[in-house]
Amino acid sequence: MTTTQPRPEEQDLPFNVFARACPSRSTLEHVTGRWGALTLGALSEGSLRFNELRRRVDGVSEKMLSQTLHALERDGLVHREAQLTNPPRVDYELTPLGREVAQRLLSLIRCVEDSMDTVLEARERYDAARGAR
Amino acid sequence: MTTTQPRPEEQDLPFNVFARACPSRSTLEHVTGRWGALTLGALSEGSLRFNELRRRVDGVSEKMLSQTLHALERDGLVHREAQLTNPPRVDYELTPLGREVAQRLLSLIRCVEDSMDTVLEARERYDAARGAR
DNA sequence: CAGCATCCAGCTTGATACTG
DNA sequence: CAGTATCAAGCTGGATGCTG
Repeated sequence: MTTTQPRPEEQDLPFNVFARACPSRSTLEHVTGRWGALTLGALSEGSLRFNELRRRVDGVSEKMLSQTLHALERDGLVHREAQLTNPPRVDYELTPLGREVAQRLLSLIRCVEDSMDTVLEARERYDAARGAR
Repeated sequence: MTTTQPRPEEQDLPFNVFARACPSRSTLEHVTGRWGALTLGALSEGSLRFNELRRRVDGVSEKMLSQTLHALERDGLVHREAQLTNPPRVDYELTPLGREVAQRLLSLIRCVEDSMDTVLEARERYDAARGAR
């Protein structure tokens, strides 16, 4: 007997973000959420401690960072390394999977950053065309 | 005198998502937001009408889709083509910039989808370790 | 079909205070 | 330092009804 391969190309993936109930949607949200994206971006350059992260991700509150890190850790994208010293020291770093995800995310982020001149022009045109009416 | 180049490598980009006030942050949010990401993903395969989009992006409300499309159009990522017929017909399609962004976004989405087995395992481990305590 | 305007429940978020 | 707990406020987003 042969293995059951639905279609050689564009096979039905088991996980599909476009479906409401698919768990991949929540992971994507953790990754792309306001703080998730910036946290992964910051960690992509190396491991950081809690308050280092807080300073890097401008505007994040203690609570949100904590919450974000928990979600990313739970999804296996971030590894938490705690030293039971006094004062305590906790380092956060990307897992191998986290690095893969972060790399693609950074590619997107850089693409957006590099496009901002165009975006800003588009916004002006849009607003001008609207304000006129 | 020479031109003022801060550093040859890793120059200070004019736009930086990590800074609270940078406009690139809002664009990134439009792109990666729950509905923004799925809308760009859906449009990456070709132009779609309003209600086609609504069906593709499972779970999006009329209001949210409308709002999302406006934001993406304003940022110059989506082009809106309206035909003044009766009944009206409006097609949405990606701009060249939108296609660049969508491509990177899709790369991220596929990466997440393909990683879901690992993610789900990580979640189980995390929950097990927590539930025990 | 392709939307816009309004209302409002509830989730998200930020501020503050406290713990180990 | 590295968080957790709590609470008020505001924004998000869904439902509904209406327009061209």
